[in-house]
Amino acid sequence: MTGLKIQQNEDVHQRVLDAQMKKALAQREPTWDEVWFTGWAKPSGKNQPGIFQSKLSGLDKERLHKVKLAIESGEISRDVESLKKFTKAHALRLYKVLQDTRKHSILQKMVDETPDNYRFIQTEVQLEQLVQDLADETVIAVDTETTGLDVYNDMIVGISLTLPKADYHVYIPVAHKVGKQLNRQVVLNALTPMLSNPTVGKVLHNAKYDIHMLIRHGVRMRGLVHDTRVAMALLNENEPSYALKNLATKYGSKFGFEDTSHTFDELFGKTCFDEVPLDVALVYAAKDTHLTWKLYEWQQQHLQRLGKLERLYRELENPLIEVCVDMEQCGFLIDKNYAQQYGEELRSEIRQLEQSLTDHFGDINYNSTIQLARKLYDELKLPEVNARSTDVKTLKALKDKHPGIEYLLKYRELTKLLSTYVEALPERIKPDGRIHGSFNQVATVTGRFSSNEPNLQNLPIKARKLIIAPPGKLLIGSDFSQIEPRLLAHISGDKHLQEPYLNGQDLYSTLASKVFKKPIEECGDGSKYRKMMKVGLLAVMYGTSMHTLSTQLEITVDEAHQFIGDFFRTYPQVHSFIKYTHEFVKENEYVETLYGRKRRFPGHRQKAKVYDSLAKQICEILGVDELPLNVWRNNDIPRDLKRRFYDVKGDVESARRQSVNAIIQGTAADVMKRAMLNLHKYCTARGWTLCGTVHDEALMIVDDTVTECDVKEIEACMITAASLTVPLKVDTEIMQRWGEGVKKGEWFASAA
DNA sequence: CGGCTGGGCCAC
DNA sequence: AAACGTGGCCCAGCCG
Repeated sequence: MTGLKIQQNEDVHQRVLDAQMKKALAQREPTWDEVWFTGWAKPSGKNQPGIFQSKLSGLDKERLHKVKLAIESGEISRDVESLKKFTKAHALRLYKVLQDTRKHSILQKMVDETPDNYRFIQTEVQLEQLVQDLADETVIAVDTETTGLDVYNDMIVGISLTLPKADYHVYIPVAHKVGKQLNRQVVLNALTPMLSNPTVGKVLHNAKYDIHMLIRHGVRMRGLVHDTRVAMALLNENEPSYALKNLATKYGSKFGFEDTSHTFDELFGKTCFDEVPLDVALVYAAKDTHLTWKLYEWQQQHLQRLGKLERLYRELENPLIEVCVDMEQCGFLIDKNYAQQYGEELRSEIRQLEQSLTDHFGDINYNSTIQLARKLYDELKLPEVNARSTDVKTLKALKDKHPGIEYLLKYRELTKLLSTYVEALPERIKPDGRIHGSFNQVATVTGRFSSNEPNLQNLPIKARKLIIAPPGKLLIGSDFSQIEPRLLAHISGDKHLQEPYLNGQDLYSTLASKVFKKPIEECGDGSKYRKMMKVGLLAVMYGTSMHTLSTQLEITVDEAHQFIGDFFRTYPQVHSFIKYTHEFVKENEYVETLYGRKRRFPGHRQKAKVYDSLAKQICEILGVDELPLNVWRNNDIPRDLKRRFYDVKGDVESARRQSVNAIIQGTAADVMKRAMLNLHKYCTARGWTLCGTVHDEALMIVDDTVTECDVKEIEACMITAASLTVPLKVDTEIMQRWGEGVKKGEWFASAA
């Protein structure tokens, strides 16, 4: 009876999907390449020294040499004042030399072609006029030039502004080594009312960086209306470079910049911007805001055209930029003593392991896969189970073959922990005693956050323990429970998958009971069926091959195939959703999340058509409906057909897996980002701080007086971030040390 | 020496 | 032939 019912549901669902598909196709948007996919920007000359730097490098050496000679010959004395005089005089001479030698260079061309409406602000009078003109503007473009990229150590060298109504672009040098300029504080004082005024809209490229920089100089910028870097990531998540000048070179012709725009690296390499002569600085820096403004106008058109993306940008990504800034400013406190002590323990344990390893394998570098493979496979003749690989999986398989392997595995584990985390984290401590990793909201194709310098999203539990709450504070970690399966249940509309969530049952137990047709008692926590189901559901969402699934579950490939088949028969709408997604991406070359974030697959349609037609031919030859598991080994299929099929197989199947995954993972990312906006608002109002995210988890620093009721409100911020057909669930841990969390129930029980 | 790549491995 | 999605960091080894 149930089988028949499911069958009927599937048919109904299929008809709905067919209708949706027809509708989608009828009104489908032109795909990316049809509209404006004009090829890749070439980040050329990336590892070259920069036009400016190459001219300076020789002179720099010369300067050092001359200073040395002058000191040795007694021409100047060793005191600071004389040295300063000498180098300043030399800097001026250097500048003149530079002016002579770059006559035919790109820099000279840039300077010669400086547009009339690029202006310096070098005097009090000019600054006063600028402030007056700014009063008439409603939205402006802003950019800062700095001594480097470290927002906690480097300094602002100059500020660029674009005034769209007055139609001019300014560069305000404030800390160049040579040239007429105003004092930085004078300039900031004059601009602060405008910068901190939220009703004056600001447009920037990578605003997070400039906001941090201004914070460093005591100014909190408000009124961010558009970030061309973030918006570009929504408009093309596949863009190979988001450097402003690379975007200008690639898309500039759409908004009036026909020439090649050179990036900072290309022009200046590692030269500090305060050494760049003012005439070059003007044309480079003013062009920054000029380009940003033009890019903004052009992006606006496209965001309007793609309505959903405009909303996603305005409601989610743009406000999230400030959240990100606050998160990074907060940072994490490291327990230095713990790190020191733990480091010592690890080093001593590693030294002992090295001794044992030397006894077993002789004096080689155990971090070198090349030396290790030579030792294991050439000298010791261990069986090559996995093509001379030396990864953990292979080593575990070889464990019985050689007594040294277990030491090697332990060595791997400990050196990874020591070098990547325990030693690396304390080195990141900034002047304020904390580590400020950065969180990037637009670094992934699916919309997830990424983190770097250091990556705070991949700390193992043992390394998380280095991070502690500041005195009088507590760390709170709230994570969405099973958000991806819940989203699969919502998006696929599969009533059977939704059921356990609606009835408050355990998902994996229920699933296992149905798919394996076992009584629920046999599928409880810790049962093998529940464990298998957990892996199996992930496999369905990620599109795992039968081969991989079979090794993961330690079953045969046929059993894995049977398992997935049973799963799809039990949850037919999940199957329909996946098939529908594959069809959709084949026609449209993109998929989108619940909130309209897109993942595009340029060029997929053609390959998918080839794939489908070849697959059909193969099926016809074999007289079957479904592609067999191993086409390659089947000798009934002509070699040429097989070859052509395998030419596109990898790309097409990969894009299909990515498309399904992008919808689930991307929607989860959207929900988390919405939750973060809620949490940031809530925490800020209480004087607390949202300080990080690990994909489905939010981290906060709160007062140690936090109550059970506060925690409920925090969870509500997250749960209400999306309204789905299944409820969202949040689990919260409270901790003094990350990685030593206590569930909220236990925490408040023991507190009372 | 700095930059790059591939192998390996940490997280969700 | 390839085998599961999204990231970033460390190390060895190579190159200019």
